Amino acid sequence: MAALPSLRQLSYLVALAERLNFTQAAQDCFVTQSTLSAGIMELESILNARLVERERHRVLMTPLGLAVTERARALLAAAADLVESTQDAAAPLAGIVRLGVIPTIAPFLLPQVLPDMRAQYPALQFALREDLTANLLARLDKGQLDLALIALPFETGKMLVRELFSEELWLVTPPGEKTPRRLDITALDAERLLLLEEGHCLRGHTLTSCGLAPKPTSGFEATSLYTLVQMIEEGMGVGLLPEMTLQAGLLRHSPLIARPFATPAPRRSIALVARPSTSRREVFDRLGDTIVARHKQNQAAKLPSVSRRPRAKQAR
Amino acid sequence: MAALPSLRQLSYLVALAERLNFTQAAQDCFVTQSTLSAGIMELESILNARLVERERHRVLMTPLGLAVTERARALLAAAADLVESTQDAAAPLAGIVRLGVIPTIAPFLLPQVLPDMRAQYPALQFALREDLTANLLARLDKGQLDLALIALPFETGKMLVRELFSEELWLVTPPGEKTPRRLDITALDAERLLLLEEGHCLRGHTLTSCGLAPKPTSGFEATSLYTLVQMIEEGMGVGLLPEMTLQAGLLRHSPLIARPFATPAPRRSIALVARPSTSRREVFDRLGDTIVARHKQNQAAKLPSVSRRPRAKQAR
DNA sequence: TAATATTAATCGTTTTTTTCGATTAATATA
DNA sequence: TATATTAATCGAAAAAAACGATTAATATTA
Repeated sequence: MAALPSLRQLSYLVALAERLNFTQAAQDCFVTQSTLSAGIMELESILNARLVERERHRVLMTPLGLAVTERARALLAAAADLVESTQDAAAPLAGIVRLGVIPTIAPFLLPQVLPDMRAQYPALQFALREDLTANLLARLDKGQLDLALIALPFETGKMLVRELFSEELWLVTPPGEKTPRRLDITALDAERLLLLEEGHCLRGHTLTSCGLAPKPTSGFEATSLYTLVQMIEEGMGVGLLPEMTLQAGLLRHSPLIARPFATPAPRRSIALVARPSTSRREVFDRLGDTIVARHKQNQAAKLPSVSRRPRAKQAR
Repeated sequence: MAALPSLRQLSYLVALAERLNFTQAAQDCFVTQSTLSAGIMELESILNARLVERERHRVLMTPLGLAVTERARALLAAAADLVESTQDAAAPLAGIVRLGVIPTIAPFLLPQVLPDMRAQYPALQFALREDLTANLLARLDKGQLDLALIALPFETGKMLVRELFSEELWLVTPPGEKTPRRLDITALDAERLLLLEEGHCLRGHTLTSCGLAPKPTSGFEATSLYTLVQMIEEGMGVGLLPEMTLQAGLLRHSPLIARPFATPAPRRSIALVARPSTSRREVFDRLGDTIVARHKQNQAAKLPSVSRRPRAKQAR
């Protein structure tokens, strides 16, 4: 294979074509005349072509030299543009971030958090993927995602994990349901407990909270929290819903009743995950900060003057 | 201004993106791992961006790294293409040659010579310019032409000149014109001599042949040999025409008579001119050879068995 | 669990490349 | 005729690139 010319040599040629004078072109390139002269000669040797006609007191570009100069200009411009646009895109809080979020978080947290992020870091764009935790972690590991927003506990291996906040799971029942004044998670009727289908971490969290072992598919499972709510409305049983879903209005148009459990209430943690070697460390930190800040605002807005346990009936 | 990355560094990145392994990528590039590693690091430093995520036993390209890799590939391909296409175009007998020809040669010689050249050097293309000698030489000097085909004598300065052949100027008269058996150039009636307008070298050659000094414009001059012929047909006088124009059939459909002069006959030389530093030296030589060869063929075809002076009446 | 293998970074040295500075030869200009 | 200008040349110096050995961390294997 023939050797490639260097960009430096090409820049020498461009300078020479502009000045038609080795000495002046060399000055433009901040090198000596002998350096530029040698560079042009090597370029001609690499291209195996005469690019300039040298007369003793004059330099002419050959037609081929002019053509090469044009292409050299284009190459140099492309290289410069590569540098510039890369530097722009490499700003720590700019460009596209591929964020994965589990289905029991995405619809309830993102509508709040993404506008916050957009306001703070307008150069940042999020490419979203909604999927089960295991799939998100696999994609994260393969480098197909930059960040993932999941619920703990979950085995995260060697990932970089930041636990952002934890939230309670509340009991959601049909309106007429008779429940004790003091709701105890351990006293829950496991038979009537409705679950998400397998793979959703909330299914596992719910089972663990009730002291139950992982269950195989029963065939009567919800594919999302929306269908879970509908199943409860149908009277098929009761369910546990994370606080954030209630705050986000999951029961807004529903007659269902949501009540917190007595301490110790079942909880799940919300965590942001990335590879330890991620190139998006700044976004990892900022997004975490933003989610935490939003969560605190939400907590503060939750009628701080009223002691809500165990009298609270429904979120907001 | 930010420094540009080198093509070498970009090729390292491309190799790394293909292998996702520094050691193997280095082998592909025929350098050691440490060299490639340093190259990638310097590239990242120049671009001020993380291009790869390094894990201890795995390498991942960042999204930006992939984007840069794509553009690096394009840049490298463009550079390689520049080399290749330049090498092709730089073949000594290929590409476009800008050839200038004076008007008293072009229509008579080129129809023969250009097909010859095309047959011998099909990769060669001629961009033709028909103009007066002085203009051609000026353009040649400025590098706007590669070669020029002119008639001597003419002051050519420091140009590279190859005299190809010389030819006689014949007397052209109306059919009834009474002329001596032995045509002597010195005996020509200067009053009746028709000329091309100023600037045409043939005007000067004609005047010199007749021992006349350069004349200012009379107002009754031909703008081309075609109009000169027409003026002679009109009975306005007589003219001197180069052999090649007669051989090319300038008088084919004309009743005019062309006769050679007695020795020493008036002549002009046909010459090929280029800058001494021309990048088209090979074409200069080949085109000269081809014109000479064609001229010899034409001479040989001129009824070699018949002694033609002074009995010859008209060319062919 | 320990031993081995793999991998990229690091660092000092060597090699190669680039650049410089001075000179030369040729030519234009004064 | 003398001076100035110009690009090539050449040896020396400087800079850059590449190497090779080592290290540290982490998989993989025994």
